[in-house]
This record gives sequence, structure tokens and C-alpha cells, in this order.
Amino acid sequence: MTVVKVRVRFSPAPTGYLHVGGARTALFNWLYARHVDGTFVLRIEDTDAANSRDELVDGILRTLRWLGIDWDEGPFRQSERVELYAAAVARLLADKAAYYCACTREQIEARMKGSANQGYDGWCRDLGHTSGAVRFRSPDDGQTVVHDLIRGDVVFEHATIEDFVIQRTDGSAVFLLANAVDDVDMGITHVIRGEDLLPSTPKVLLIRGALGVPDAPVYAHLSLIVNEKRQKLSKRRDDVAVEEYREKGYLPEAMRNYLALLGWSPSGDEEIVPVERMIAEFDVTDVTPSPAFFDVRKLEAVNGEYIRALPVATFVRDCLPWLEMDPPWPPERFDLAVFERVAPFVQERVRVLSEVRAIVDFLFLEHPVIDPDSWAKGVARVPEAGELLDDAAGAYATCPWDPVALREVTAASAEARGLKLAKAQAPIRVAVTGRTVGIPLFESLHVLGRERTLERLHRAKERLSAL
RNA sequence: GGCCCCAUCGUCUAGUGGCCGAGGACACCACCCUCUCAAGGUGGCGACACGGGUUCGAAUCCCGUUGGGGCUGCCA
Repeated sequence: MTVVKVRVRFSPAPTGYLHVGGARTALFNWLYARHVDGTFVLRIEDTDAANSRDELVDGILRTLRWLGIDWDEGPFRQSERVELYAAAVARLLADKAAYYCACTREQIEARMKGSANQGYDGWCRDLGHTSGAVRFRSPDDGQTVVHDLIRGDVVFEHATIEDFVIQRTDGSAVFLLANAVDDVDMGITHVIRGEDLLPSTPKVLLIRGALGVPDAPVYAHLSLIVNEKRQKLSKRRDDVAVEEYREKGYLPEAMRNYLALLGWSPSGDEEIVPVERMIAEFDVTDVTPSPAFFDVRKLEAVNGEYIRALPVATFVRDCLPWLEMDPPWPPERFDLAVFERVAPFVQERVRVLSEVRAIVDFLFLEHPVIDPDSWAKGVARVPEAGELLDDAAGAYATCPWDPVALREVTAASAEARGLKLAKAQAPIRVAVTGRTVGIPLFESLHVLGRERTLERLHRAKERLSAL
């Protein structure tokens, strides 16, 4: 018995950026290929020239690489394999398994009006046209069974399958034909793709049969990823471009891990698992058949976990794009050494990397941006705010400049005023950072320096007095 | 309309006839820790869509109902 090596393929159409659904399909193909030590083929389905653009292909490849999904063969482009499709169509035509059709959409609809059936009625089957679109002659009876690893056997009655177009009037192949030809030519053994393609599977199988290919690949139709209304994600309405998540500061490992959780789960109670373990445990048969909602909040939680698990130096490096590109502070004021000192505190407070700038901006801005709500809550509505600010300014002018000492003198002030430290630190925090929340205050002051701290305390006092 | 798929906490899931008075994760709530916010810890809320079968026994098998979704293009 010969053991046939598993060959899978991810075949996106470059009609837009790679979206989360496509990314998950690619991921599951990749995980399966790596799990069984098979071959992962990348194929670009760009038979529709009008809707395909080169830069979109580049974007898809870039995103796959970012996610750590590598391919063993390809990328092949269907636009470069047109002779193969033309030859296949010629053969089907010669075998009377396909025929030319000259009907327009309008003519078909006019004929079908009032009929219970929809789709094409086979009008041109025996008219002997020699030009136009080419339609596959679907059998009138019998059935095709799709053997699906996730859904079991799915039966399609041939009577419900219309004579579908396999070649456009301009001579280009439709994906059904190209798909059938390529999967045979590339020796694809397992087809893992979205459930939206399930109804097209019997058509592809019919084409393969007419082309003289007796066997079929094993199919696995993944459930769709849906939005809050439980509809298939739409590029237009939903936030689905993987590239956008990258730009917001999601880590590729986190995105990959989250995507894998949609329809699959690792053994045990841990959901955050290294990719090696995913590969070791992944099997398409274990994938859930029901649709999954793309929950950004859970993605954020997963991303937060990945961020916290990073070595600090790596975290700092990963943050650089957000600190250096179009920052809210004058670029020349940015000081990497300063950021490195507070990085450990920042790291456990962000869920996406783009959040770092708002947490550390006070360190690089000439003056902190005072958040109105924070001012109201932390200063204006605190009766002792003025006194606390004065106490701090006085004590900070002479005390040793380290977090412990700063905390001590601040606590002493609080106690003298009959306040808890938690309450007393608020006006100071707002004065210096602009907000009531943030990284530990005394560490912040320490990094900021005595001079700038005192200056900010005085400005806040002036602002308070002016009201 | 026709064809097809799906159905466990709000969400993602574990569960393949007895181990389930249904487990985990996210979210939410409470408490603890605490200079704020986080992080961390503890606890809580919370589901087998419905109706029939099959069986000694059903979340698990079968049928139906209902609900949701996909496809129905000379896009893929």
C-alpha cells in the first residue's frame, strides 16, 4: 500500500485584503499540513482579471508571513495557467460534457419568471452554438455525495444543479473549472475551506468526473466566522482585515492563537498554547461544524496575555513603531531610555500595543494633556487638592529623589490631612500625568525628574487657583 | 422560493449513551491584594432551542418543529 502524502492548499481570491475568515482557513490548512507532515500549497485564484490586483496579492502574502504561515509550494497564480483551463474546456466541449451558451442574464430571467425553479434552464444545450460562454452539462438525474470530514456525507441531487458557466464569453475560466483542474494537477488530497463553498463542491466534482478523474479529494468545510448579527463577515461592513489588527497592535502569535480557537480547542483547560502544541494536536476532524462569532474582546484578552508574557526587551522593541511613528509628542523629545524604565509597568496595562502612547505621553510632552474628567474627579472635586499640591511641591523640593522617599513624604502629607494615600495621590497624579489612571505614580515622578515634577505641580496649583 | 449547513452559559468551546445535579476560557458582578489603573487571587451569575421517539439510561442516537445561516453571478 502506498502512502500518499497529504497535500492541502490555501487559495484566496485577491479581491481584497486577507480577512479573518481567510486567515483562519489558511491557518487550519497550515496546521493540518504541519500536523501530518504534508505539503501546504499556496494558490492565488485570480481568474477574474477585473477584480484582481497585484498589490492585493502582495498584501495577502505579507499578512500570511506575518502570521507565521509559510507555504511549501507556490504562490501559483491561476492567471498564469490559462492554457490548462482552455485545454480542459476544449476537452469537455469535445466530449459534449459542455456547450456554448449565448443567453444573456435578462433572457434567462425572462424565461424563468413565474417558474418555481431558478437558475439556468438549459436552453442552449443542443443549439450547437460555437461562441459565447461555456456551460457544463449537468446530469439530469443521479446524485453526487461530498465526503466531508466535518459534516459527514452531504448529498446533492443532480436535478437541483443547473448547467453552470465554466468559461466566460471572454474565454477566461470560472473558478469552478480552474479549481477542479488545479486541484487535480497539483495533487491536492484535502480541501479545507469555508462552508460557503459547500454548494459549489458537487459542481467541481462533476467537472473532475467529466475530465476523467475518478477519485475525489477529502473535503472539510469550515464553519463561517460571523458578526454579532450572526451573518457571514462582510469586508464592507465588518472590521475584518487582518492587516488592520496588525496596525492596531495585535501580536501575530495572539491573532493566530485566537483564530485557532474559533472552531477548535486544544486539549485541557488552557487555551493559550504555543503554536508547536497546536500543530501537535490539531486535526481537521475535530473542528466544530457550527458558526463562530468573531469576538474582538476575547482577541484583546488573548493579546494582553501574549503581551505580558513577552520579555521586557521584546516588548520595548515591539512598541517602537507606535512610539516613533506619528507620535503625539515632538519626536525629538522621545527618549528610549526613559521608556525602557517604565516599560515593565506599561506592559501589564495594555492589551494592544497602540495603547502605549497614551500611557507614557506625559513623559515626552512638554506639558501633560489634562483630561477634563480626570481634573474634575482628581482635583476640582477634592477639597484638599490645593493643600496636597502645596505639600507635595514643598516636600518634593528637598526629599531624596527615589520612589520610596517620594511615597513616604506623600503618605506623611496624607496622614497630616487625615486622608488615605489613595485619595491624596490623586491631585498629584493628575497634575503630573493629566489623568487619574496610569502606571505607578512614584515611579513616574522618579523617571520624570524633580524639576519637571515641581513645574507641573505649580502649574496645576495655578490652574486650580484661577478657577 | 429552491438546494444545503448549523443548533451546550451573552460569546468561544469541552462533551462522541451512564464519570454531567454539564467542565474551561472571555465578558460581567463581588471580595482580596493595592498609591490610581492594571495584573494576580478567590467566589458568584450563567447553557444542553422545542416536541416526539430509541434505550434500563440521552446534551450525546433517530424523526419532526422552530430558529439562525450559506448558496442560488459570465465573483470566489
